[in-house]
Amino acid sequence: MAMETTLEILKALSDKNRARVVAALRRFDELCACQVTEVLQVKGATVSRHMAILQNAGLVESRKDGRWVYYKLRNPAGSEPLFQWLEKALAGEEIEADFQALEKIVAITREDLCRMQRGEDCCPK
Amino acid sequence: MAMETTLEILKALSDKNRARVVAALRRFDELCACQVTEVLQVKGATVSRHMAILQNAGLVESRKDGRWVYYKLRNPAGSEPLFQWLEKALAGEEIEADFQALEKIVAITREDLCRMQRGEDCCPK
DNA sequence: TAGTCATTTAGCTAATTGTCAAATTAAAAT
DNA sequence: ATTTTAATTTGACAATTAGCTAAATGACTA
Repeated sequence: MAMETTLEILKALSDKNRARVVAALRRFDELCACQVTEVLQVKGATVSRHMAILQNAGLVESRKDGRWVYYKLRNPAGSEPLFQWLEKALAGEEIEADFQALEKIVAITREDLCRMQRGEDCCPK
Repeated sequence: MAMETTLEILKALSDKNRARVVAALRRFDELCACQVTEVLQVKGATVSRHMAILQNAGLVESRKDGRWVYYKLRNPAGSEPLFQWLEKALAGEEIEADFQALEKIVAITREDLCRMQRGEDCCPK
């Protein structure tokens, strides 16, 4: 692997939000942009940029389905040891909290999630 | 391991010069600041900063001997898989060139090396 | 003790990065 | 077709970072 590629991978993983996304994708296999937005609690534009960085580093691939974009991990050759180390190293309360939040997030439909994100109420009183 | 620590390690490794130092230290066990300066071809102040970052990340430890400072790797718990991945991922012409340069660098005494670095001639004509 | 020298620290500039707001694109729904 | 909506791109801004020079520190040496 070229040195630049290696450095790009390390740089991609060295941001807190991106590390959280990678941890989330290892547990939840595939997530759409709006779900990532919900876990990280940052603007969609920010998510988009972070995902682009992860994709450029070859760590993530995306799939478009209708108006949603789904992301999943893409194991570059020989990267499994790195991911395993990362998973162990990241394990802790913060990631556990993300996982719990994600359990709820994936439990509701994309439609409802997106409605919530733009401030509407799911269950009008 | 705390998430911050993990991110600090990744960030420390994601710089080209610091990655080169780590690769060098895996092969050459212990190097002094002036030897690192010579391989990287940057100013001593810059080396000092990079080494401080590696030390803060817990990846390197230093030992002072007289006016020289020696650095060596310090395997934080569970970091061996990371180092192994890094070593494989970095392998290539650039690192190989560093190793060849280092063979020559470690072959001469620190005194001669430092003399060379401040522009004096080793072998007066 | 005074001088020399390797390393570190401080102050600076230029480049990079993370975030958001606004504009744009692409897909759905009416 | 027109409007709405999810996602991306672009531009702006603050914060961080790598590198330099110059000055300070700490340690040998004459």
